[in-house]
Amino acid sequence: MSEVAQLADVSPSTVSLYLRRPDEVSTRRGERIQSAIDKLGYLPNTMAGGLASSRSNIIGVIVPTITFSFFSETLETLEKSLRAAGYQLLIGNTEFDASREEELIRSILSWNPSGLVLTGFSHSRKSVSLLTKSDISIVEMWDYGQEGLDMVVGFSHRTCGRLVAEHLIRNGYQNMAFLSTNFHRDIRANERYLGFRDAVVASGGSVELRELVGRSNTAEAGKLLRILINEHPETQALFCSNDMVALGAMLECQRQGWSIPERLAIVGFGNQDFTGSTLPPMTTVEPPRQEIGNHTARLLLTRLRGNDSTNTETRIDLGVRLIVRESS
Amino acid sequence: MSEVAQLADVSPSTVSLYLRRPDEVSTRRGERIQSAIDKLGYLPNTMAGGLASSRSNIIGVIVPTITFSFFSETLETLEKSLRAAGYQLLIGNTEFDASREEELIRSILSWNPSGLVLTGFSHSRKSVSLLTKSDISIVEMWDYGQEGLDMVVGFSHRTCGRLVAEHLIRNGYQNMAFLSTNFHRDIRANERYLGFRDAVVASGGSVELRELVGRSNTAEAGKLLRILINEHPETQALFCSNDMVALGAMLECQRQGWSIPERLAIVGFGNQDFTGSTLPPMTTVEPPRQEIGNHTARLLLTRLRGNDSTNTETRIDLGVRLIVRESS
DNA sequence: GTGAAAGCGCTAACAT
DNA sequence: ATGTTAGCGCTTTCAC
Repeated sequence: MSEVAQLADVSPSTVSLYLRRPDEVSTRRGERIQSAIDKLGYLPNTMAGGLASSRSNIIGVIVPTITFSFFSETLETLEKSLRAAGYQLLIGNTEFDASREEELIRSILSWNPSGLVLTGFSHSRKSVSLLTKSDISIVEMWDYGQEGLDMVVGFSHRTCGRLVAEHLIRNGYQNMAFLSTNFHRDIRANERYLGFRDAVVASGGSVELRELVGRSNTAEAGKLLRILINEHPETQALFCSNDMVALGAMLECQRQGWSIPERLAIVGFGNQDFTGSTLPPMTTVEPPRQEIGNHTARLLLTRLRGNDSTNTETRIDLGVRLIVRESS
Repeated sequence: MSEVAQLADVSPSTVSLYLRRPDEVSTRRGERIQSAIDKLGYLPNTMAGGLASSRSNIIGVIVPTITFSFFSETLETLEKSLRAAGYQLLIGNTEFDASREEELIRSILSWNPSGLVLTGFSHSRKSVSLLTKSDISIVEMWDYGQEGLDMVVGFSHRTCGRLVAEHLIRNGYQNMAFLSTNFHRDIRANERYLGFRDAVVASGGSVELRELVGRSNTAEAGKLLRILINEHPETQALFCSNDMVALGAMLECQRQGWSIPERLAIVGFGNQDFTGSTLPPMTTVEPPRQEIGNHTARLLLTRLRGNDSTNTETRIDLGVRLIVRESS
């Protein structure tokens, strides 16, 4: 920067000012500075800037995994909005391991971020104390219904499970099953199960639970379904923890010659691209993947800009949409 | 840090030393410092550290999108290895927009990163000049066959296309088609097409090209396939730019009653989880998603640790595996 | 093994 | 509108 200043024949602080608020520098010097920047190929040092201003343009985001299309789509919209506002995302993934979250929070906090986005409400005691002490803006996303640390953007997974149950009950199904990946670690899949089960049981029906443990979800979904139907031939409807599992189940039905939805109704979760093209088209739940990203960015930006007037809205329930097609 | 020093009754520089190389501090003081850190909940300021040492533990990664399972799996393995070595990833996505890459490079370079990972060989002139000037370690991944800026980890998409062509030719197919998403922007899908077409044409066959342009890949794959078969009923085999497109094509064949592979052979790309469960199981290409991440991390770490002895290996062709199942 | 001192590249008062 | 000055919170010589 001092090189730029020298070449443009101004003081370093004028260069700094020009970089941050160009219109507060006279046109003549502004042009000189700009041409010096271009000539030298100068790139400002973000760390030095962050240190000096004791703020950073960093926003941390912690998700269970970036390989699920749910989260990667949320991340992509989030990053788009925040980058446009000049922020840099620091992404960490826990791989559904609660103990890793604390480590990631620590690592992100050491960057002195302006904000932090977490997935869900479940955090270790230590994490919570780190966060409350650090006093930064926090959004917990992809869930809704608990008090939360600060701001919340998501939907209730229990309600989602209940919605699916009510739909199936309405269509006359009674004996149901829930097929899940990652059941013991994915709290939100768990919640969907609970909402589903409670509603089904309340209506006099039954719910069998099966968890996938292998590596290939689609293949194992088929295998587990075969076993399930063998043990519980009375099963009439199946709610899956995601669309890939549901696809596996549908393909298995085809192999077995079980008609959908007559022999077995199937409902997915995710409304992934392919669900409209399966045979038959799949009934599924659409979570607000992109909306979560957009609203999270909006809440964060509002807070960081310090518009206290709009600061009252801090909890957003985006709900889910049940996409009824022909598989149920 | 000075607070910690005060509480532990040592100098700040001893605390700093303890944090970086604990064994060079006496046990007694080390313990005092650690307890002071715990008591105060002290977190080091990474930016200050980076500024003072004029190095950073940052490694930038630029991918077209994080929503493709290809890239997100590579990212996940890459981040795992690099985080374990103490590095922080800064992820940017271009959304297949070449002009955004330059902006991202600029933004990442301003963090003074230790290394940078790019996807493919195609960069603007300005980007290249920024990179060569910055003199950091660079890995271009997910492609192979060009000289590259520094290190290269990937595979040849042209060879991949040729492999698929040879497999189909061997099985007696002559009239083929290539169905692609994002064809005009995804250089690597383009290369696969070229490798495929050249081999097919060289053997006396023909290749029709169709590009998906809508939002739903699976649905549009079906639609385009229907039109294609109507216009070119002689088509015997189809190579798709990814597994989702291939799934859409397979589902369309089912709807139309076209048997696979008798009426139409289908080959995907990606070897996604579900491809083993389709009806029939899908022939597809397995790109080395995770291996790319691992080797990229390895090369980068070797370079950053300055082991000049092992520094000779800078170009790795990981190849692809053709997974022959029953759809071809 | 430990501490004092200088400085990393900026920003933020403040004075002009 | 511009320049001077004093840090931001660390790391890194270099003495001791």
